[in-house]
This record gives sequence, structure tokens and C-alpha cells, in this order.
Amino acid sequence: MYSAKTLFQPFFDYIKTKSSISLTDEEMIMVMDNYKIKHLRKRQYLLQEGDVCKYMAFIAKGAGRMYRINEHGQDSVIRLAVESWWLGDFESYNLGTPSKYNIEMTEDSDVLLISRESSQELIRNVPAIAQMINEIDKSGTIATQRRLQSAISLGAEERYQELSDLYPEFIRRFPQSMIASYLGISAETLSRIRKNLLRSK
Amino acid sequence: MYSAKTLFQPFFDYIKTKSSISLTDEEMIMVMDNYKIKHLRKRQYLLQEGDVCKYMAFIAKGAGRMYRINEHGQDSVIRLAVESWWLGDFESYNLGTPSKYNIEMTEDSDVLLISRESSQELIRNVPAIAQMINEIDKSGTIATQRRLQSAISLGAEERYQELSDLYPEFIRRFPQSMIASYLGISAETLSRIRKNLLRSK
DNA sequence: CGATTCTTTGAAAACAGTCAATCTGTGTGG
DNA sequence: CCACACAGATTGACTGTTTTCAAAGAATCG
Repeated sequence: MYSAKTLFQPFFDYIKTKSSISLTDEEMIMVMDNYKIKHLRKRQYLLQEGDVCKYMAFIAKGAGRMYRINEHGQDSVIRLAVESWWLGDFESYNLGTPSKYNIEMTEDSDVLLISRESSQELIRNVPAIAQMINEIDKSGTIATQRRLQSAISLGAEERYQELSDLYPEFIRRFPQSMIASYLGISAETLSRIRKNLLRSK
Repeated sequence: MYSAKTLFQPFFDYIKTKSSISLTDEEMIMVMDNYKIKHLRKRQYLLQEGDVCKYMAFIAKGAGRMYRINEHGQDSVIRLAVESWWLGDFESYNLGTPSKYNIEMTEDSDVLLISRESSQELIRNVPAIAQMINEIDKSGTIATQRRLQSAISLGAEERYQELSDLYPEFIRRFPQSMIASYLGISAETLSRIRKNLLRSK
């Protein structure tokens, strides 16, 4: 059994990495009051297509994927996430529209959930959180831009190499079929790419 | 010859579409003080690879593209923009790092330039601008995410169709070779796709 | 007009996807 | 503890799509 304190520790550590301001004790309590702790088992869903995404989820422990079913009926993974990453459909969360995505945990996980209202409340009252959110938005925008650039200008093998270099963790913790979908290639192609890379090193 | 007033009109109109708050006369002056007007002719560069992107540019009139030279020595267009769109390397602008991108005007243009310092100044003092920036960040994130999703899950023809539906303006105003690069396909492939679509409708 | 740039077309090669079969490892129930 | 089922990964053969290269054909601009 975990205490709330234990579960929040990764989050407080994370805030430190994203913000130059530190939290007072009262602020820490305020944060803990506004985030809901949720335990999810492998294969459980945090969000299903058609529902509105009410919460952004910080992964304190575990891993998950966000994907959608495309027009050809196949899964298409838009995001993979492990500890200290966020999961949530930004569009649905901000606009209140039904989501086209599913979020499924790929390992037993502990997540911290925050609603839009609670988030705005915290942003108003806790400077470190305001700065963190800002930082996340900025680095998220930059990361997505980079990934888009890779998607349109690199071949499959180069994209896989890049992912291995950038987030080796992903390669270890997600099944290859998910990695393939994340890269926008078939599982078979990824398998052959890996064989190639083994031969040539 | 244009007056400053004329050049700023598109921008003030734009602010109205992005913010529920309206500008007072003093605020309008403040805005005009902080944005620099620049006229650029077709083929002129707003940013060159290796330079730090000091300004974000609002296009009052004209059009441009942001691209980079990839590892295979080819142009790769990451962004196209016409009136009421922004051009700038978000990463370089925010982090102060040398840019990997080039920004070139594809038509004679009038742009409004804002530095990071001036932008922060305006955000602090003009609520309508603060709201506008917020709105831009949010919708930009959503748009990039959608484009990434399309890039990894759709075929070339579907991506072209989507672009035609979403921004028919682009198809009219940019050479096909740039559209192709923006979609991540060769100019020849785009030419063939267009032939196909003509036959089938 | 003449020069340059953009687009189209053809043919061959490279690349990635699909389908079906096999292989591997894991975990479960008998 | 074994046998079996299951999911994930690999492989081969085939198909389809996209790229590349080269050449020819429009379109644009001074």
C-alpha cells in the first residue's frame, strides 16, 4: 500500500525540473488537493473514443499509449508515455469536444489526474505550477514540430534510429507493434529494419 | 505608399478573431510601438539557417514558407503561411539557439515583427494580446498534432485531399513543388496524384 | 521573344505494405 | 511440471506505392 505522499513524490520532483520556483508546504497541499490519484491496471482505459477528455494524466508510475482507429481500420499511435510524461487529448480537453482517441495503459500504473478547472485554479495560485505548464507547452510544441519534420522528411529506418537515440526507454518498454504504429510503419517493416541494423553494426 | 494605420488594420482585425477583449486606443498605440513593420520582396529571407530567430512575423500581406535542408540535401517545407498567419522558428525564438530553418517570402509581403521582449511586455500590459497568444498556442498545438496524425497514418493522396479541403488557398498560391515538400512527397508524385483526381471527378 | 523556373511524363528501381505461415516466449490451467 | 493457448515477432512471396532520373512540355517574367 502506498501513501499519497509517496505517489506525489515523482510529481514534485518533476515540477522541480520544469520550474525555477519551488513549492511552499501550503502549495504542496494545494497541489495534492487538486490532483486525483488513480490506479490503473495494464490494459485499462483512461479515455475512450467519443468521450470528452476531462483530465490530463501525469504518469507517476507505469506506461500508456494514446491511439486512434484510422480510416483504414488500423490503430495509429499518436503518443507513447512512461513515468513523468503526460497523457491526454489536448484538443478534447481544451475544447470540450468528443475525443477521437483512446488512451490505454500498457503497464500497471499510478496516474495523477487534473481537470481543466483545477488546473486553472492552480495556475492562478501557484507560480511554480504556472511556470511548469508554460514550460510543458513550449517544449511540447517544439517536440511535436520535430517529430512532424521527421515524419515528412525521413525514411522509416532513419525515424526508428532517431527514436532509439532519443527515447531508448520506449524501445524497451513498448511492444514493437506499438513502436511501428507510432512511427507510421507496419510491424513487419519494423521487424525487417531491426534485422538490418543488427547485421550492419 | 502605405500608412502605418493601413498596415496594422489586418492585425487589429486578427486580434478580434482571437480574443474576446477589445483594444483601447492607448493599447493600440502600445501595440504599434512594439511591432516593427517590414516590407519584403519575393524571394527575400526573413531568417537563414544558423541565425537566431529574433522575431515572430505576422503576415499582414503576402506569403512565405519555412523550410530546411534535410540530410539528403533536399528542401523540406515545415510551414506555409499567407495573410493572418505567423512565421518564425518557435524553437530558436524561445530558446535562443541557432535555427535549422530558412524563412523565405514567396510573394512581396508586409510583415509585423515582434521580439520576445516586446511580446512579453505586451502580454503583461494588454489583456487582449495575452488572450490572443494563448489562443494561438492552443490552436497551433492542435493543428500540428492533427498534421502529425495525418502524416503518419494517411497515404499521399489522402494528405493532399485533406490539405485542399482545409486550406485551398495554399494550393492556389504556392508552387506545387512547395506543396509536395510540405506534404512530404516528391513533386512528381504530386503531379501524378493531381492527374488522378482530375480523371476521377 | 528568350531565359528561367515549374510541371508533366515515362521507365526503372527502391521502398513499404499485405497476407499467410511459422517461430518464440509467456503465462495458465490441468 | 507439462501441455496448451495466446500474443508478439519474424520470414517469405507478392503487390502496390513512391522515388529517382532524364527528358520534354508549359508557364512566367524581364
